[in-house]
Amino acid sequence: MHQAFGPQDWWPGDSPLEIIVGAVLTQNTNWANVEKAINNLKKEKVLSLKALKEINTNKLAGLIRSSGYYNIKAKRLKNIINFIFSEYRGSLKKMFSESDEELRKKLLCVNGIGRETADSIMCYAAQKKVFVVDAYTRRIFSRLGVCKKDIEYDVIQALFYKHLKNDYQLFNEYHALMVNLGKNYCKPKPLCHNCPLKGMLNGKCKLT
DNA sequence: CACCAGGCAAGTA
DNA sequence: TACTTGCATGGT
Repeated sequence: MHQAFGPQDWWPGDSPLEIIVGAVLTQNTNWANVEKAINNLKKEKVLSLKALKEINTNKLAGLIRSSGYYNIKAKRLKNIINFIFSEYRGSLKKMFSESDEELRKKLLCVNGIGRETADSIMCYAAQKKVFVVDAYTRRIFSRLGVCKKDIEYDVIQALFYKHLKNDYQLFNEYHALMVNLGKNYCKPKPLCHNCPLKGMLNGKCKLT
């Protein structure tokens, strides 16, 4: 994938907070719609811990409208912001200095933060050695015949931890590359458009 | 028009 | 545990 697509330089976001916000907004949502929402937050000067803590939830929902599920996502953003203040006095630095296990456990207790969102925050905002699993990961590896398509999150994640070197850059890049591959060449309805990996997988691309 | 997008929680059995 | 449903916009 790296040979075909090159380095991905993830996450697309200028700050840890922007990455956290993006991780919530992109839940089951196209990234292009998320970017519009994030641009609105920037334009309104509300992409900061303090401003997000103070903004009215309905007003926030209006600003993130383009990302879909805006009412529920506005609440979820409030939940994670409140968590950062109540648990870490509003310091991301404190939050990121928690141990991996503690932080993941606590994030999963926040309503609206599930495993993928928690792991995305851990890997891409906190730069911890965490491998993110998403719908593309399951689709790609089940099409390759490695696992069933509805394999549980923690089970497929364990496969990566078992078989990959425990390396931050590798985890970071591997997930980003799978999103690229999935988006462009491994759709739900198999459609073959010249996947660049053709010929690399023992001569056969089984992804489409 | 149908389908899809970097999920999650809450309800039911 | 194993389903099912609601949440919603915007691009193809």
